[in-house]
Amino acid sequence: MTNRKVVSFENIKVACKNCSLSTLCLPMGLTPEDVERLDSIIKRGRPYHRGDHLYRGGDKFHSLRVITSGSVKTYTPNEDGGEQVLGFHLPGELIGLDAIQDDNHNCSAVALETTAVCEVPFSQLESLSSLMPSLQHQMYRLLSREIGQETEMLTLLGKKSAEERLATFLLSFSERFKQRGFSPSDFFLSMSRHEIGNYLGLAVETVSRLFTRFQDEGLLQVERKHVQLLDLPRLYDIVQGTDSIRSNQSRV
Amino acid sequence: MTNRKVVSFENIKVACKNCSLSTLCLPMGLTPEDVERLDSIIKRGRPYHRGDHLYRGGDKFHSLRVITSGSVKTYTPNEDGGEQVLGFHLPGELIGLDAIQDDNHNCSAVALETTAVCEVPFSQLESLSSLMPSLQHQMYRLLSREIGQETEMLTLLGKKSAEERLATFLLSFSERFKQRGFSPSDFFLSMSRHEIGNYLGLAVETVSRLFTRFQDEGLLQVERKHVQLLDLPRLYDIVQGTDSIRSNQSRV
DNA sequence: TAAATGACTTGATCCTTGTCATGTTTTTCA
DNA sequence: TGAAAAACATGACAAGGATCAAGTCATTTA
Repeated sequence: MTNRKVVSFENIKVACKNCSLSTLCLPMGLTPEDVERLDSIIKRGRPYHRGDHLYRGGDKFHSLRVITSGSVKTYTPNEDGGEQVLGFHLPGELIGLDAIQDDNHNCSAVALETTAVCEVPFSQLESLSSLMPSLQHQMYRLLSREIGQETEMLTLLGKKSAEERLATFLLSFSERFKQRGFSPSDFFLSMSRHEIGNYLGLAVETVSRLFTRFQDEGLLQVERKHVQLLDLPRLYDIVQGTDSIRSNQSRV
Repeated sequence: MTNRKVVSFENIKVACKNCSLSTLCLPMGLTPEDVERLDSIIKRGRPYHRGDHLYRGGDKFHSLRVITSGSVKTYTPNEDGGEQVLGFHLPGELIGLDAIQDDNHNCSAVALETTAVCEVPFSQLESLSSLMPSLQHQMYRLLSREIGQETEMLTLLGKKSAEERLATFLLSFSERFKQRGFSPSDFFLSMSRHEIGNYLGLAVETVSRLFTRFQDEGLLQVERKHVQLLDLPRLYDIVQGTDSIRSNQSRV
């Protein structure tokens, strides 16, 4: 089932070599010829709409996916029917890495808004990476980076207070938007308060109260999904738990 | 700096093909010849003693390490001087995967007791994996599995109560000991209460109280580091938050 | 356009778990 | 071997954040 014919114009438009996301998606080290070969196995499908699933837990795994526009939430159902949000993914980010282990998707991925993705058939990527040491190296680094990011999240959830969590969350988006050439201090969040809370291990009410409090303290301006960060340095202080005003004792 | 000559007897004794851990360490799919080639790049060093570091955060990365006996704690220092425990590792488990991303160790690893490891020079492993598709495949799966495991931990820290965390912790060891041919219900924990608490995002006192409570309720018998799990089914109930007695309302 | 539904906010209260304090036991090491 | 230092246990108390309840605002749908 190939989409290449159907969306050939799309293919040209978003070919890897012209893609503005290439520095994120192929972070360094591939020669133009390598990019060409990689490009040849990538499929671009029609965009997903808000609420559409890219895949669901239990689906057979065959492709990694790179978000090219929009945003995606990954989550797993947990025992008691609820869900655990695992991450929010922006253009240039790769999802599905956790599915390699057993050829099955262990989590679900859903579009938070209109979203386009590139699909990278994994078995072909694997074959190609055998032939291209630089691609293989890239893949190892990419997987390793994912591990490192999850580790950071562990620290966040294990030890940080509610406000440290929300500040970290906001600055993560700030940095990621900045990397992509957007404003680091004025952006829209595509997920609900409920999803933020779920992701950060907090109740919706706590998230809501924190937004209000941060606003009252002049740290940010928030209007529904529209966030403007007004005092980045202070937010960074909060993240490190060294904010002078609100906490003077160190955490364990 | 090779250790092969010095510890040649050790080499013979623990050669991969004879190693009882091979099913864990090389989970399937390698031919005997492949194992032979892999074996040829692996170094075995002298054992580490309790408190010795295998590596520290910031060290240059060159080798993955497989624990062959003993146990290891990985941790990162966090902002305020304390540490965040990232994991406890048993024989057959691989550590250092997070260091591939930038050729530096981002965390530290310390022996919790007398511990032996195999070192696998990563650049050689990488070259070898280019030549051996099955090894490459194995590596991808391994990295992916690590991601999956961290994801589970995220759910634990994000949503679970103190007792669910400790029960999960105990059952994780139960299962891992069982896999290694030891009793799943009678074992020694090599780490302190403090380290358990740090890992689970709980205060030492909470861990201590929970051990006492679990014992009072007949779930286990504990004497310092010696733990005997007396009611595995009930512990599994607790993990799933479905234990009928202690909690009847579902968690968010 | 109105009604209904869902998202968000805010307040009051409760509970789990962290913090502090103290005592006991074990381990370490001079 | 004995003293010092960890490790562990337990009680009292406090606080951060969850839960419950109610109301406002936005968005969807009839």
